[in-house]
Amino acid sequence: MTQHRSDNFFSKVYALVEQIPRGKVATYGQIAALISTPRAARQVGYAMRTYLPNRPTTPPDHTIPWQRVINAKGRLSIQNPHVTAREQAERLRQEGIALEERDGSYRVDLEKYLHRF
DNA sequence: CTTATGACTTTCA
DNA sequence: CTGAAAGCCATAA
Repeated sequence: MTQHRSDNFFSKVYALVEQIPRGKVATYGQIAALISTPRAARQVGYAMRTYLPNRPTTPPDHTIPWQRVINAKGRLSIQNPHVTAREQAERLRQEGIALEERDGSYRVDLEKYLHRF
């Protein structure tokens, strides 16, 4: 059974994102590494983008805590016309995560909030 | 089949 | 600390 390593890539991403507990975050690179493709951090971002609103086809829509996935610098990388970084920040705050705001961008203290799988 | 496109990361200045 | 540049690689077209 030839399983190319990219088979189910998005599914694997979603499966891991679902595991991030409330009040914690994970990075794109961290997720990528966990599915044996440590250089595919960007593709993890693709998976998050694909699932968002206007994409009824993709899996468990509202069940996926996409807001908990951020970049390696602890910043929010979201770029979606329908969902802004501010909205993501708000969602995270509601989960008890403190965000430091600087010039319209937000930063999370990974030392505190990074989830260890 | 080939190209283009980036919710990224790391390195270096 | 910031930012540019290069590398990465699953999808979309």
